[in-house]
Amino acid sequence: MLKYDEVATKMEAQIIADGLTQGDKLPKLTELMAKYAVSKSTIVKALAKLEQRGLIYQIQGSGVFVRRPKLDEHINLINNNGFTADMVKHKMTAKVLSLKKIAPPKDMIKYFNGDVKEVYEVKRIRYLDDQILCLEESYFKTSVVPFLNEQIAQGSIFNYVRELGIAIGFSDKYLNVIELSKKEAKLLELPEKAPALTIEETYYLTSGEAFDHSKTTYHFKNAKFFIQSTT
Amino acid sequence: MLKYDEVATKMEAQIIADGLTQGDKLPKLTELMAKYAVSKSTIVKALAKLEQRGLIYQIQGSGVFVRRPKLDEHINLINNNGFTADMVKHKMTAKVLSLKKIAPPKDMIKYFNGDVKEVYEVKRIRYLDDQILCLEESYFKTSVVPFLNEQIAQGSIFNYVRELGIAIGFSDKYLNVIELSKKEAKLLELPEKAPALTIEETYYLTSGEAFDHSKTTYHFKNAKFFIQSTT
DNA sequence: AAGTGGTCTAGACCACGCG
DNA sequence: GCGTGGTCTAGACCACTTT
Repeated sequence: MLKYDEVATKMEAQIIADGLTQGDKLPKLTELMAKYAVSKSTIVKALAKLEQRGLIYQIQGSGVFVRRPKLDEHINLINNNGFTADMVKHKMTAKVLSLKKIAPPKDMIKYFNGDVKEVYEVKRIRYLDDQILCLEESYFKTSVVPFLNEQIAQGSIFNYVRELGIAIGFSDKYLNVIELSKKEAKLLELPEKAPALTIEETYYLTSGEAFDHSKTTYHFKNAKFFIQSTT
Repeated sequence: MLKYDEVATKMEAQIIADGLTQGDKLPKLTELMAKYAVSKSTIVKALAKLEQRGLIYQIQGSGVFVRRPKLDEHINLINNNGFTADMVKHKMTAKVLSLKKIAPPKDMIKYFNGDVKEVYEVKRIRYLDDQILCLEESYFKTSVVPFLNEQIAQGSIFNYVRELGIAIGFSDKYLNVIELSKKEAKLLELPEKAPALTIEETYYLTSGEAFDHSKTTYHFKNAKFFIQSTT
């Protein structure tokens, strides 16, 4: 475990334990250095992590303050967690519509930079607290994810992938608003031409290799999103 | 000018000048240290900045590589502005529907944490390359932005605010998908009940004080969005 | 084993904010 | 002007990747 990560985790726990809210001030750097018994740079780096996560903001010459917006049921679009980790309080389930090992469709070859021979194609309906959340069509390289079955796909595929020891790095997401087709509408239990947000995303390993591409169509009444921007 | 910012800017310019694309490798750290005549830590910090902006990714023990997805006309929801060159191509204009100095509406008091006596209310239709992009209703604290007029509102209010020397810090954004009301539809030149993405956002100064709250309703055919997540 | 990036430290100095 | 956070450095050591 990295020292600054450890310190960041402890600080976050402390903030929650102390019940700090928007605008509350953290101890000064020298106190934090003493408390966690690390050098100034490590504290600075830990604070930078928390700032990036949107938990605090820092003002030079003044102090470090807590940032805590209301999050409710909003899906955080920045966490690379495929939202399962984010929604701890909520129950995420999925109904698997189909799961096959196939040769990659033409457009997948583009997303995977040509470097792909075989993929798992998974189509699911995902539920948040028993409400229909979204329709998802995803493709995983079998060279990275060698095995998948329906039982795994009923839970969080990303959690499963992480448990395999696969290190997920960064992602690109493209958002569009559309009118639902008849088929999509039926699956989401909405009328035809109802509005929907689609998010098309490519996930990369920490090595920079693309391994997952998916297109998700969200139920416009049950899905709300949140983005925290930092400086 | 901060050293690591300066180095980051120069590196970005170099990447563009060299025409590097996805997966291309940057020189090793020792070479970068020599080239920019700074210490290792400064190079590391500059690279961290570029990584956060989604321009590169780093692999321990291997190297630093360029990350360059296709951005087209997508609006970047994080403010990373990727490659500065990509943003220059487009023309942003606005038609001002109304601009008034008023007492803050009830819900604004909540967004501004009660700390507000008077606001500018601005309603605009914004255009991207002469296409209708969105409908925007925004509120600025007059204690922070003491003056606004129609001419300023026809351009970028944020650029104007920055030119006043006001330091914009972070923001919270909430996204929802809706069906357009008759009134909204007319302004966006779309049929009633057409789909739309709304983004409700609060902007804060670097001091942590909220100074702007706005609700934007995007034209579902003309607006596309992009998010780059990093590790 | 060699090479390359990542972490961590102590300490000097800088820049902002507040009284 | 004092206190606080931010930058920057040199160097030791660690961890991962490549050969």
